[in-house]
Amino acid sequence: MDDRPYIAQRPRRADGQRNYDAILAAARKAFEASGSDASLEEIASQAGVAIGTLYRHFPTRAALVEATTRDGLENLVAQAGRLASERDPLDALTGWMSEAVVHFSTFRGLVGILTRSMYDEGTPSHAMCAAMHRSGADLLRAAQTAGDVRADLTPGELFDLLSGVAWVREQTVSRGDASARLLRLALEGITTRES
Amino acid sequence: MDDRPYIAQRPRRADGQRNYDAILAAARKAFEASGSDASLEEIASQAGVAIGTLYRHFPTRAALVEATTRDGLENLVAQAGRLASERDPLDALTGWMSEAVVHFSTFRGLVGILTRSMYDEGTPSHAMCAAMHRSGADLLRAAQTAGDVRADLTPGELFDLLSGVAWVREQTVSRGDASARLLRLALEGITTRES
DNA sequence: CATTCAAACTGAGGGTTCCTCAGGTTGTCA
DNA sequence: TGACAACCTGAGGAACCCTCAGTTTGAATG
Repeated sequence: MDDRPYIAQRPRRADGQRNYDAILAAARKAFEASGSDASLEEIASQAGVAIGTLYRHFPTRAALVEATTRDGLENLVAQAGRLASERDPLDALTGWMSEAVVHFSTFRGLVGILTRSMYDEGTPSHAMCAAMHRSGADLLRAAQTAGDVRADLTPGELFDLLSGVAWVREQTVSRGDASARLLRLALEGITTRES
Repeated sequence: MDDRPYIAQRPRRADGQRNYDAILAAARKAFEASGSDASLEEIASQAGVAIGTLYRHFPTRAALVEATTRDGLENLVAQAGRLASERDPLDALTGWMSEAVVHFSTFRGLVGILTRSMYDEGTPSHAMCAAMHRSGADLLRAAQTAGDVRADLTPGELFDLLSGVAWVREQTVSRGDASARLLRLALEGITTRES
């Protein structure tokens, strides 16, 4: 019995499930509008639920953020596999990086939470972040083996780069998004040959 | 009378001045310890002053942040002139950039405030940010004229780069500062020749 | 159905921080 | 030694956080 695979225990009762979903939807909207520090009481109210119910489903703000972004990040990990098999190593890496930047900056404050999770086990997003780390590292290693990316770049540095660019995007996305250009610049510092 | 040059009106009365300084010192300590969102009431209390007094001198949190960082940033602008006359253009630019990164990440949250100020007149730090922008742009132009930096890089992009690196430093400075390496990578994407 | 009870929900309430403002204090100038 | 502008104080309303005692309800069971 109870064979959930360690990943998530969603509510079982019908009303619980309904509320869980409503809260999640409200949270998505709120985070997108006001960043990761949107008011939780406002979210609960928008979901038509008392504040206690929100806390029942998501004991901490980080848990709620994790839930709202899980799908996107899962998708990102899946993309890594797809790209690796469909494109040449450098293309796969750069394509994945630009997707990663977009996902990391879904709303204001997310990159910060993700980078903290990356190194802090015990945070809700840690598992997902570790998975992403592996995906990125794989793509990086392939591109390095192919001789397209400098051999001395570590996965950690790759993520520093990604999160830096994502943070800039987070800030600038309102006034003309400059992240694509920024990422291209970063890539030039990383690749071994000119395009 | 009252010939202050538009830059700052410091309190005139002796007790006012004393409190102003005490608040500033407490704020520096608090920001460094807890980031830019440290409790203002705690700062006031540490300065031995009522909360109203803090608000009298610094009507907004941004104003307080600006005051605590003004010296450092003024110094940064001064450095730009010095470097420009003492070193070759590329050296001057790279040297200045690494100093800028350090200043931008004096405490958690600062880069965000500065980038917002950069484009939002009406914020307390805007004047200082604009001055920095000019300094950086001058150094950049010189390096570009010398053929050391790609000609298509705009000052705006330079600052995106700087703030991205500074943000990463802000996050990682506790567990081994990786910003020097990151900045070097960024520079390789920017310069026209290998070192 | 009726019963049962764990799961789920509610919202009052104590704590923190923000910021304002009416009223009291004090430095300074004449 | 006034006189007054500058300065200071801290109570208090508002927003948000999070907890928990008490209540409701979905669904399993007889």
